[in-house]
Amino acid sequence: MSTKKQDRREQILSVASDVFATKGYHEAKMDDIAAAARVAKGTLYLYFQDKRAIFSELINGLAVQLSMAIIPVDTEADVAAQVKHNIRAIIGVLAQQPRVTSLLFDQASGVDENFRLKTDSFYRTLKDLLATSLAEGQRLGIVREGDPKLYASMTIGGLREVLVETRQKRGSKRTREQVVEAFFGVLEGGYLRLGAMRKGPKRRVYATIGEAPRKRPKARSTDG
Amino acid sequence: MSTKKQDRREQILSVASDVFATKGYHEAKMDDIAAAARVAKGTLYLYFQDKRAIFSELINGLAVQLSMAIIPVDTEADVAAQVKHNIRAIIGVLAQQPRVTSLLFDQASGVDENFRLKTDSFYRTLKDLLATSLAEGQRLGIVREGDPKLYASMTIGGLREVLVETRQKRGSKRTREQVVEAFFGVLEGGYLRLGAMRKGPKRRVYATIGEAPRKRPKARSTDG
DNA sequence: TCGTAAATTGACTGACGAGTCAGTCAGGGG
DNA sequence: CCCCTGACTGACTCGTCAGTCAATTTACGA
Repeated sequence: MSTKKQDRREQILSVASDVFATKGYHEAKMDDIAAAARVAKGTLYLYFQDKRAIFSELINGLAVQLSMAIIPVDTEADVAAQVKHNIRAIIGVLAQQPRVTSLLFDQASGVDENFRLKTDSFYRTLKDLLATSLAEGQRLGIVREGDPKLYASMTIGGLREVLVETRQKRGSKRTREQVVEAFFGVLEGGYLRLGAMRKGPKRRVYATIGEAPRKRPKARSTDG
Repeated sequence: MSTKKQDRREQILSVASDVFATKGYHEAKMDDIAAAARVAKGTLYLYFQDKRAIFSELINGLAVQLSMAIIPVDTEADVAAQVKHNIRAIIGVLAQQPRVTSLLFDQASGVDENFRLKTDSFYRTLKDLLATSLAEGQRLGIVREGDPKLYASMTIGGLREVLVETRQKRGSKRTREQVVEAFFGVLEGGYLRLGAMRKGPKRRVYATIGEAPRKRPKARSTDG
């Protein structure tokens, strides 16, 4: 009955998140998902409109959870605690479903035009929410002067990167709480303490990406 | 001669960056690029191995420029100035080619497995470079105690997001220098100034993405 | 046990798009 | 003026894959 169908649905979603996260949206074929779910391809279409719908449901579910986890900061109460709560909540939600998180972060904007817009608007919503709170905070004198949107971007971006990083190392030494504290600490006081001095070596590193060979064979080529 | 070929090559690259940035890698068809470059599809293959190679060259060029723009911080000299210089340099490079920047940030990891790895390793290189400098800074007492990798992630991520944001608004009110100063300011002192208090409203916003309809028609469906 | 509905299957189809290549065209040298 | 060369063209090929649906299996109430 309804429960069985629901189970199957969730099983497919779960498996799909795995396949999508491993191969990326475009390289994940419906046949791959079907195989991983130990089901025939046709079955997928009994539960979802199309490939996009599966992906969409995953991403969307996470987005909703994230939005709900965040509480707008009430400036009457303990601000620090609330900010920490939000950081903690976001980390908590994302840590629970690392695979879907990677979809949201790495894959979503590469799916198609439509998804890019959606993703952008999701981030924008988050940033606007934060920026508004920060502007409010500035009025109260508890947030540094300056463009609150820029602060919002820095914060969301910084958090995002930390989470991506964290997601990749399973046996992360950092406790979730340590991350929360460290992150909060930077928001509160930055990390540069210019004052002292001494000596130091130099380094220069060149980072490069993307010249690897592919599968399809031959092709003529020319160059100036 | 060589110059003509070189010109054509660059023309194609330039046009391609536009098409890729507008449509995303997978939705950008070789026919689109050819049309935009006012050239036949076959011509593209006279200058590049394949689609991937065009994209690769774009991304790679930017990555190299970025790497070269960054100077490892010399702790003997004026650290603040050097840090600012780096922020400025990164912003400068990316601001010069906003379209390619968006490819690196939004598209690259969605192209294929291989590109994802490359992109990851590029970011890792940047972060490692920064983290190393920060660790050095900690030894000198000019960087707050705590996991330097986490600080590095926050910084790179924050910068990235600010740049993405900036890239989107053409008529950005923020001067480049203002962004540099603001960013540096946060690194130096954070933005939260918890102390004062007063009143404030509340808000709650739900952000959602990805349920939009697609082109392909029909399909059976079911739900529990 | 049988009959019906629901669930599942997987071979098939149709679209699509990257890459090819036989042929055209432009220009410049003789 | 004609031919040669090399840039350029674009119709075509061919593999791929999302989505379909007739056939089959399973579930279950009578």
